[in-house]
Amino acid sequence: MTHLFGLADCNNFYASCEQVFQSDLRGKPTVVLSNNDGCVIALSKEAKSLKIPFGIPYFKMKATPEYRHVQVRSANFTLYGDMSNRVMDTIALNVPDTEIYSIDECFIDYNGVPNAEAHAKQLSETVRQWTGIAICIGLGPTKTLAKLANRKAKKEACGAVDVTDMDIRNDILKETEIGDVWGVGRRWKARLLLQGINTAYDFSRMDRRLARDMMGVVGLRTVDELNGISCQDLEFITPDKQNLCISRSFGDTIHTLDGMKERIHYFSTRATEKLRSGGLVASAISVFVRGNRFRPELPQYSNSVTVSLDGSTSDTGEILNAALYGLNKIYRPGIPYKKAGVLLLDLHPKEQAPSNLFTKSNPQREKLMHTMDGLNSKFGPGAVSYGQIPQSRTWYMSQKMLSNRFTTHWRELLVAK
DNA sequence: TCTGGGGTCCTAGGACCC
DNA sequence: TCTGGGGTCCTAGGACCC
Repeated sequence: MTHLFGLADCNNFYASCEQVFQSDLRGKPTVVLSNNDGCVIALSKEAKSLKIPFGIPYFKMKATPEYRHVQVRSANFTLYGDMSNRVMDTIALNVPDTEIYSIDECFIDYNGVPNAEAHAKQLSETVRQWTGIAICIGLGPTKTLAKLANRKAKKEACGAVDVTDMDIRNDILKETEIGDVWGVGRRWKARLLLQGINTAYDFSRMDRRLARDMMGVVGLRTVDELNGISCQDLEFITPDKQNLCISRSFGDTIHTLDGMKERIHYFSTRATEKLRSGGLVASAISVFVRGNRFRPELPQYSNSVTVSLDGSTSDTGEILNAALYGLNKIYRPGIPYKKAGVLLLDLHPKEQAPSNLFTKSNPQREKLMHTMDGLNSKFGPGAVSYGQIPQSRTWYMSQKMLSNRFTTHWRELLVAK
């Protein structure tokens, strides 16, 4: 049976979110910066046409005269998350089923939908009207081909493209560079080019055994998918998360154990909140620290350690102790630290967590955690915290150009005049 | 002065077992 | 000339994604 997959993808998502709520940004080149206002992670179409490179450090962009009039915003993930929900809800209302793939993309089950391409075009229009966000939809018999069709739709700015038809498909395969195929990153691109494989079409014609030998089952799957053989179904049930990571580069540099403790304390606390909000427990935690890899003249050091927890837990106190124990193990004096983080590992839903002798339930502590989570979500992260708290969070992020949280905080809602 | 954060999957190789 | 031969589990590292 042949399938029909759709892939809906928001155009320039973060930049579009900023432009939707700030009319003065519309039509102007606009970029969004990463945490700490470090580098450019999203560009509006006007910014793209100025050829601002994705990922350029902000200080470099600022120093470039041609970019001086570019509008700049700090990443506002609260806003983007909320807009994402609106877009996804709108799509889900109009199609049989969806699989949310990332903050700005979802796969669509288009099996059995008559005139799917026309339907998809109409859907992209509906999303634009309801949310203000422009999307494009690609359609094809596999996820990889739907991705390919989506690129084409974006390029043509036409709402939707279907590559089910073989002639249309082959044309698009031939005009798609190998590095633009979903699943082919920088490394494989280089190796495939050496083999004389320059386009998606060349890749689809590649010998299956060679693909398997060179790139493993993942590469083989991609070749098959380019040929219309579906190897990846829609996943309607989100698989349980296995790891959870909170990490940051610092706005400043840390030289002391106390300074690092402060940050690890913060990361662990945020991580356990996330853990509990997903109804999960962890059985181990990794802590990592790193110097400044962009300054090779400074002493370099990078290390990590994994600490087992006593059974599976989501208790902030236990996880915090393990994290600080780990930090003590790997901390070396004399290093200017620039980045650190924690990973919670081996996650399971609380009910089905593997239990052992150490597993214990303590309703009072659970209630305490619940209360703290509530206060922190209401008043902002770190409003109440566990144990001795770091004095300030000014180090946490520099976000000098943050827009308002137009959709989720009533003090910042837009006022109609 | 200033360079993101959060994930997944696969594979190779070592430790250990019988 | 070399040499056991399977299994399992774990970890590190490489590749990719947005």
